[in-house]
Amino acid sequence: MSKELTTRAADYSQWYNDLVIKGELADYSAVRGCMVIKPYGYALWENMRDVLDRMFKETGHVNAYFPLFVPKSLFEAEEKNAEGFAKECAVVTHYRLKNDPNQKGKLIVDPEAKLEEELVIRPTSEAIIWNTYKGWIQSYRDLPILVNQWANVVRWEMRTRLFLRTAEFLWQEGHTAHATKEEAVEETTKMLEVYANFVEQYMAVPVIKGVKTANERFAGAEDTYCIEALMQDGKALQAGTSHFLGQNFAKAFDVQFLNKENKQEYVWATSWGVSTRLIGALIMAHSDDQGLVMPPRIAPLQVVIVPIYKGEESKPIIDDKVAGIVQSLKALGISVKYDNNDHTRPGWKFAEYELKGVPVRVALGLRDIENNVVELARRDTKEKQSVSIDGLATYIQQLLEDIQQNIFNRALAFRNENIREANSWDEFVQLLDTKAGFVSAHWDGTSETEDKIKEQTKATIRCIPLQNKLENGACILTGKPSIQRVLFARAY
RNA sequence: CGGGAUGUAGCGUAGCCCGGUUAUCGCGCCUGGUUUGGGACCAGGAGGUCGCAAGUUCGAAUCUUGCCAUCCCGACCA
Repeated sequence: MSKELTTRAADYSQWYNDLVIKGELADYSAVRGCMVIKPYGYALWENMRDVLDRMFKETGHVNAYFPLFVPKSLFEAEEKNAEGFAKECAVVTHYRLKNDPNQKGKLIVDPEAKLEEELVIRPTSEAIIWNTYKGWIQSYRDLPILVNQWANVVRWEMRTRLFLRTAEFLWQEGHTAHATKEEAVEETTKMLEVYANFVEQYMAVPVIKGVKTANERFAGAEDTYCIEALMQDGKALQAGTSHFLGQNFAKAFDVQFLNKENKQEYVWATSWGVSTRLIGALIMAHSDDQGLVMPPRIAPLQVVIVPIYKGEESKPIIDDKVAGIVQSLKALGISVKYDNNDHTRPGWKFAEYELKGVPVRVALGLRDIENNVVELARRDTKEKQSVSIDGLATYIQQLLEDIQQNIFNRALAFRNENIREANSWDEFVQLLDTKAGFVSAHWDGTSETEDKIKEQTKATIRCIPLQNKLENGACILTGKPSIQRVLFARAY
């Protein structure tokens, strides 16, 4: 199999597609805008999902499952939310097919089987969930409700890209209900922290936590908190969002509770989600021209062992030595594959596992066994070293941690180098055009100005960073007074 | 959805302008053998609705129309 990769410099988009497809994470499907997530890619998602799921449970959440279909009348109940998603909804209108009387072997939609009410395929589940919560909540004693759902959603996007924007994608969506505004706001920021911790500590992608401006806010939210990451091409990527929904959905679905003072009040809500898009972030944050670079903590495979045979008689000797190494790695909870497939030679395997981003490669032949060593190669730096077989598993365990740290530090350094302050319009435009990355600048706080800046530069306000330092200044476009800088960037 | 490009075996391609026997080449794949420290070699072999559909024609990969898909640039978006 010829697996030449496009380089980042030659064509960044093509490089990304090559990694996804040749790295066997996903493939195009027969359905427009939808992808097949292949076993290697799905194993990565499972690892991400498992860690997140554990973090959600540690913060008191439980999982549930709600229907894929949302009756149109429920969907339209929260006006802003409905409006925001209306343009990208897939809708089920019929429930039956029948044989085409004019063409043998063909099916047509049975016009007799039109649904009384159309069903919207969920682009997000607030509507169906809040309609359900109405029946769950009577008293303050029923609150809070801390539910998460792992699901697929459909958003009929005009232009799709593997993992970054597909018509159907996998995600989790948390939907919580609270008795007070304070508690709901606290939940919103708590989950933002969970996301930031996950993305930084497990995916090794540094993020900036912030709040969205009104323009970029989730449809139906009072406030949208987000984590923003920077990709190697200098574009920003929204990696996760946590929304404070106020009482909007409670009012739309009439969800009230009786408080301690025996008074009816509307419930306060949050929702938060991350999706398979995170895989796109991971790819673009760490990978290089040789292929993917998987962060050890969530890598589908952490260690691969490649034997270097010399004649038939060497095989049992090497296989036997490797068996012990595999056992000691597994005992430490390290995932390992011994690739003694004899159809491909070592050089081919080296390239293949580099493409797939396996963090550590172990190679050994008779020469090494005589010296009681193996050759260790780390994916992040491509450095090779000879390491003693005694204590190898422990050494690799530490090496995996080093790699995890190293790729995070590398991404962090890149991110920090690419946040620049602009103090004039000319400087602002020049930075966007020549440097990419985030530009920190003053803004007068109005949607009109934000729109104009977007129109002229294609840059949007990614977020107003949390714990932003206050600083008097003048808006980059209008010169009106501003109390803080916000982060602009061109984004995915 | 608007503009541009592309579509020939799993992948990359020649042929198309100027229609004419059995659609070119490389990689990969299968069988056997030799091999194995950075994408091995020899011999033999399999694999094609030329993106799909209609039309023009004695005859279409090639000409015409429609559709589909992918990529790039916009608008929209997690």
